[in-house]
Amino acid sequence: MPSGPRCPRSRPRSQPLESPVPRSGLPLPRAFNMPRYNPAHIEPRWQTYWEENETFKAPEMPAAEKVYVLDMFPYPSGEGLHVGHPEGYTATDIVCRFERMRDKSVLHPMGFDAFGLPAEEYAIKTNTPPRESTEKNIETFTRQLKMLGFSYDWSRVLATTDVEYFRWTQWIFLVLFDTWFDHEQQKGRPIGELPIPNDIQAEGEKSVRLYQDEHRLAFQADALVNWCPALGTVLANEEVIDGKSERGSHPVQRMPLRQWMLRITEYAERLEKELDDLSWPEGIKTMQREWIGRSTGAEVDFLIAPDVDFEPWQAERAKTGFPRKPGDDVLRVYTTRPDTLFGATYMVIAPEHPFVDRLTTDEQRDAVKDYCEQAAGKSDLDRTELAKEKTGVFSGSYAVNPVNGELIPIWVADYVLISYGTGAIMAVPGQDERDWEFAEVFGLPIIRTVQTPDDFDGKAYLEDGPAINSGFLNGLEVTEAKAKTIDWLASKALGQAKVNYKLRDWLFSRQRFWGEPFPILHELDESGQPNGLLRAVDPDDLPVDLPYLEDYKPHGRPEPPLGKAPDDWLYPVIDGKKYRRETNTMPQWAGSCWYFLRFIDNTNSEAFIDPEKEKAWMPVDLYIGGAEHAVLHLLYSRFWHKVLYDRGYVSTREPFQRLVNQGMILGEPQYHLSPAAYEASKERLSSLAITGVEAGSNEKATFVLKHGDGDLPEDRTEKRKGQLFLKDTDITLTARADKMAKSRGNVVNPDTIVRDYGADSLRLYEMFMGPLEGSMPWSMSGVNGVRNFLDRVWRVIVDQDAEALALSPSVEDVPPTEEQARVLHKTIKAVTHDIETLGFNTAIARMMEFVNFFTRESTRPKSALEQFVLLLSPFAPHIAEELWHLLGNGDTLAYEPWPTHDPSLLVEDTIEIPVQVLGKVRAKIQVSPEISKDDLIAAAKEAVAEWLEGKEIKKTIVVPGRMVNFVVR
RNA sequence: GCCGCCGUGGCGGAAUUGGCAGACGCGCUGGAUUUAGGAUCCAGUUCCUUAACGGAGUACAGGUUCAACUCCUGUCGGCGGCACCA
Repeated sequence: MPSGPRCPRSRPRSQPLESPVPRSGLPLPRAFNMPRYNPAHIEPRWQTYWEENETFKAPEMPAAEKVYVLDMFPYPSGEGLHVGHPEGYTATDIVCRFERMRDKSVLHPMGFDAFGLPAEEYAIKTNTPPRESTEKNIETFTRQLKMLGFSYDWSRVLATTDVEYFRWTQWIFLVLFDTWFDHEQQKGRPIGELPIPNDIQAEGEKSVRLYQDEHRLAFQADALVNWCPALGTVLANEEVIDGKSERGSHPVQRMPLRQWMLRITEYAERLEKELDDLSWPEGIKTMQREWIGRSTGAEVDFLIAPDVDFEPWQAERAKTGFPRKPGDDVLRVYTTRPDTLFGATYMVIAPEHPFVDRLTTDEQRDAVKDYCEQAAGKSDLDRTELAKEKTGVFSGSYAVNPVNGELIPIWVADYVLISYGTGAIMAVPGQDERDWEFAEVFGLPIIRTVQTPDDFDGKAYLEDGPAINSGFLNGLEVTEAKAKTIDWLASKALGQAKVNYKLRDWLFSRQRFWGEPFPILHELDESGQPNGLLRAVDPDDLPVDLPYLEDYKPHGRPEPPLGKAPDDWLYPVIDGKKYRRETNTMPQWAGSCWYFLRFIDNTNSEAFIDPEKEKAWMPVDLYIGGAEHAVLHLLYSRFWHKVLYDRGYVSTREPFQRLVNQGMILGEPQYHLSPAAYEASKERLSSLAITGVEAGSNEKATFVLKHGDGDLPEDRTEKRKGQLFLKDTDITLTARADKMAKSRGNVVNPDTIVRDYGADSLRLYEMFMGPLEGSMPWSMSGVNGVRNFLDRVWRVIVDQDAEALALSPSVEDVPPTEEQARVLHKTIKAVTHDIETLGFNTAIARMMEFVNFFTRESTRPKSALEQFVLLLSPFAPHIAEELWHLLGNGDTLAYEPWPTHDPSLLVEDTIEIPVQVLGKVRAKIQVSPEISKDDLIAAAKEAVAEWLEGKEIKKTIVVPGRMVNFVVR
């Protein structure tokens, strides 16, 4: 039984067509009342039908095998839907319609990721609440999505900005706040189960609470934010380009501010390892792995000299063991190459390292101070990309290399990052390019500890080889030497094996208005100042709604705009205690971390999701979206999901079982000139009525050539000697398809396409233009091509010359001929297979072949056409419904059984076999598919007799049903 | 610099994963029908050469194989990501 609701008898009446709008050109007098294919007429009618009959409403619980198919939900921008959106949406829609017809219970929801900066910017500009513009945009998006005929269950729609939605986003934040990560169990656990050390316990309740706060997955820390004084606001990273604000190019300062962080690093190991079982593109998995950046090596403590002597210190250390946190007497480093310890000739600490002051000697103080100040003023960009030359300054102090007791100098340099490892390194110039460079600049000693090959003439040597100059390691290959060094260090309590990750904790707060408020209260002391203690809002008191603000203008301080909220919002009093609400808001990622869960149970007011429903529908079986979310969104939601899993709220470790990235749809190819070439030929161009529009930024800037209102047409260009020229000139052009952008004038609006060609054509075109995962240039004539196909589909069934809508006289209620049946069943087989593998472009090609064949048939069996219409329906649902109905069927076809092919009908009478001699096709023979191997060889020999004459057949290769090849001499 | 993906007609792209390269569509050419076509139907369309036969060809240069768009090595070009992560 189909799992969805069946549709009642109220099938749509096909009405006589009124004033069909000709696609283009002049009105057609005779065609005026002719039953032509008219999507503008049939598409809205079927959309209304589906909506009124709730055709695509998913059951609360799956009635059969479930399929959860999810699109990455869009940000409802003011621009409206982009033609890029429907690509993925059409792909998932095809899969869903297909699976429904295969009797699966399909969950296919849609929603809106509606918090975010553009709405807030708009609010600042117009001083209207962002909710207003957001809701308007959602309305537009909804209209556009419905216009494309997607089979979403609209009763499940949600927006991250819905108060009833972010109530549960806040609730999940409280789960994070209530969770600490137990390393032994590799699992998040309730904060109440966190073991409290005795000394903390002894200090009293406040200490215990602060200790807990330090261990929560959601915690506060001072982090750098992008403060732009000119704009008077804090900017998101993506609003900062090259150290300047995206808007207005004002300088941006990095300044520390109390921020909320999420301890995603605790889950680094699981986030990496549990990628293995997911059906995701390998490229995306690799990107996530690299982002997490796991590396293995060792932590090593270097005694800071000369306060104490090395020998006695080491003896003492061996007794007490390797401390969890290093003391002041040592400099702890992280290295992936412990085997090179004998080659460590100096050490480097980051300018922000807490020991900088202490290690700086008086003689060096001024130099070090200058250097650190300089480093602080540099942006990350300055410190990396632009800093080809290594810089640094000697601290004046030394440390002891634990393997040989030698004193090595400690330098301060910004090529060491405070945020990775321990913020300090042992420098091994012999085996590290950066250290080599630094050593060269400052004349520091270089010792090779890995034997270089004879032909090696480079600098640092990073490859494998036997250890040299390394005492007890000499002769060992890198891997063994690493292990032996770690053992040696561990036995003396000087170091230990260590795994490190590049992944940083997630800076989770934004100083913006249009985001989820944190459900956190800061306790105030008598003087009204925060006393450092936090209080979570009681889950029963959720949601914490956004307050009403008089205006959204920046107030000129880096603190969040919610600081301007009315006092009754900002200063709640609970049990006589006064609190101040947290005024940061959550980033846009928050809402998208769990929306797929809420779709399953979007009206639940008792819980964020019903556990039974969660078990029944999760995980998402197919998730399609753009590759731009390869890392962040997908990593963040996996992280949240694992926390919810650890805390027992969801049943799967991973949310998205199968992920597919759709490619980008580029604009139509346009003709470009480089800025220099454009300047040089500006006058000549204008005399030809050609103008250029600047597009792209900086080094990628080009001029897009325009003629009149549109792009430069192709016939104004010519190719000479393999180069493209502007016609009758020596101006060379380049043709290229670019990302759609307003500035290039190559944006295609879905509304226009639907108006001119129909939604079915748009859907079909986007699927036909190429493989889903590739990026492809738009082509209007391509759209016209698929529209043409749909016209042919229509005509193969409908009599276009009749006065009223009627079947073509060629359509008869007769059984198909053997050949017709074969064509049909081949099509069924191919289309089914192609949908399963998301090969939509080839599926459409097969259907075109079907139509080409049946167009030529003067008798077209109705049954075959019905089967075909079912095959077409996931791709072009409106025309399919209409034709299904015209063929005499009631109801929607949405739950008709998917056609299956009969293999016995695929067998051909004769097949063509190419016969090769020495790998070249010399003849083709017609044989029965059941021909014996010997007969086949005999027939093949005969066919290429002239090529075999006087030759000796050395070998005969027969691939049954495929080909024959004679190897001769 | 490092990692990943990709280079096939005039264009978008096919090729059962080593077995007839160019399916299907666009564009173009010719024909039929039509008062007309930017409609429809039919045929052709990788390149070179030809009356026919033939030859070359999947970025380039090699290799493995009876057989390579497909596998291997190197080079060039494009796209995306990361970028002092010790």
